[in-house]
Amino acid sequence: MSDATILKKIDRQKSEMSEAERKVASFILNNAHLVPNMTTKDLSEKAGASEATVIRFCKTIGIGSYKSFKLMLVKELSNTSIDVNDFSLLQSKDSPYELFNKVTHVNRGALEAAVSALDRRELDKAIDVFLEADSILFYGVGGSGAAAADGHYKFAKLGFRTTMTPDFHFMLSVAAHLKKGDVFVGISTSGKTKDVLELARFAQVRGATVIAITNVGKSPLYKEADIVLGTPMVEHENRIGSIASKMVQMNMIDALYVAVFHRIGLSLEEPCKKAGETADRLKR
Amino acid sequence: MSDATILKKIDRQKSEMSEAERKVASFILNNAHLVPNMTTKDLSEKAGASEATVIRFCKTIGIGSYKSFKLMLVKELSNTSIDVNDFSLLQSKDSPYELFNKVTHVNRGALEAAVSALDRRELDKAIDVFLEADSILFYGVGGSGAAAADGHYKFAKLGFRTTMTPDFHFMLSVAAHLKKGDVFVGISTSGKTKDVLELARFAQVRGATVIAITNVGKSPLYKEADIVLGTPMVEHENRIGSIASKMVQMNMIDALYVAVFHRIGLSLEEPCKKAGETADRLKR
DNA sequence: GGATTAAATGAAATAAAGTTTCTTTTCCGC
DNA sequence: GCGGAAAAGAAACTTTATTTCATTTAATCC
Repeated sequence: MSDATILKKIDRQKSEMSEAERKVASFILNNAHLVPNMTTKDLSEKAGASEATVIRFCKTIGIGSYKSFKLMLVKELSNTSIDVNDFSLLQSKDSPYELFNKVTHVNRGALEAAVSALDRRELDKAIDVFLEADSILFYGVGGSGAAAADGHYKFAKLGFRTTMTPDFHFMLSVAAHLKKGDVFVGISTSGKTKDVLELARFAQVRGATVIAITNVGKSPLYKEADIVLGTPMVEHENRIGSIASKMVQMNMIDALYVAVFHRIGLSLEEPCKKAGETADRLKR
Repeated sequence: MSDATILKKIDRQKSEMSEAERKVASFILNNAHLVPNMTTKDLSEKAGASEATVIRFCKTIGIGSYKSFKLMLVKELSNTSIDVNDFSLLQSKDSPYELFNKVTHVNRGALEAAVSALDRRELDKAIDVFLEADSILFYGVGGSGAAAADGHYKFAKLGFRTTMTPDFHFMLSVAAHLKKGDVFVGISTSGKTKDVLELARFAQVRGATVIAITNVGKSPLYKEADIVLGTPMVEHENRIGSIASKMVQMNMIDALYVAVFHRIGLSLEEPCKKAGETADRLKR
């Protein structure tokens, strides 16, 4: 049932693409099975565009690199892949259980796509920055607030000085004290949320490093941040809002946490163990 | 286990390979899902062999190039399911990117397992109860706080009277006003968290329906709740704490939200649409 | 038992592919 | 027509895959 997720997406987005990108899209739609064995050069020649356009095309459809795009395409063509955009959700007379399965399916698909959206070098940079950070601000509102709060929680557990509240004005006050070496993590699916953007800019002016967790592609936050941790573009039923994007954001926070933990882990073990005994006793 | 043709082939040929190639084979067999995102360099380092050996390995198993090998592997892997307990996480010299992949993989696996942990009748019951609920309390602490907060947020969006704060004493005060027909949603992975258990019991005494989102199995919460939405037991690196359990909890909240939305959806559309215009304008 | 050859391996060189940057072009609003 | 923004390609650059070559290891034969 769920064949052709990326292809579908390409078809849908095609009309909004620039001319050169649309040429690439057309070729792919007509010759999908050939693409996994083609290089950017091949594809650019066949489509009648430049190699750079091929790369741009990938970002436009929300995938981090041409390589990732090929991987996803192969998965899809081998035809059991998950349809991230399979939001036929709210349609018919679905039972709760069926809905549960669909939701789970969509969330799984989003995580699958998450790997393709991330640039490993950006991640490396992010971890380095975290390790040097004196204090960290997480900020996200609405659906992205959950990920921000989770980041706050997790990094606090690691011993960082970290702050997060959904209150814009409060955050503004805190951000005013940011300095070089500090980190501001802005989380926004679309990258267009005004509050997040403004705070990010402010943090940047103050000299802090801005890390964005946002969709690959035409996200303003994507362009302005110092370091971008890309999330895949997941279509959403506009009546529900995107439920899957929260998953990939949380997943990113998990990864940041694990990676940072991994690097400072040893030095943490002792104090943690000692605290652990007391903590266990206090835990209710 | 699914019939993995290349992997099987590798396993079969392994005994006849040279030492270095066998190392490569072993790594691939143990970490197949990571390989498509690895370069020859990555793989050679992880396997403890040279890049040249990786290429030779591909030829040995009868595949012309490393790239082709990866393509075939992806095709094959897209048909196999994930091992939830594959927590080879935090192994020595993992790069952030590798950790990201592993984390993502584990989270995906957890979601995959989530389907089998849930009893559909319990879910049906839960939805019915929500639809009749006068007010809803969500409660979870620590890692489970995120899911509780998300439930709070989502059901508020649906127009429910809902409350959630991690403050036990505050919740106690609120729970004192619960009555028959109200709902208390307790979230705890282990089901042993004292605060959650006590609050759940209190809510039950007050006549509210207690819904638990907790691990299937030896969870006290599981036994005492009126309705249990089971989550799968996911092994966790005890040094990290379970990161995946949060995912399945959130997924459950998503499903509840979508299912409830689905049932009351039509009646909501009008007010939502009207509010939507104003809301869009206000959104920053 | 030492010389000889073949197989196995990794280091380094090379080739190919992917990505970024910079410049040019095109188009739009003034 | 001019200034600025968006789009596109050419070229520079980086990364990745592959080949070549030198070294090691182990077995084989006088």
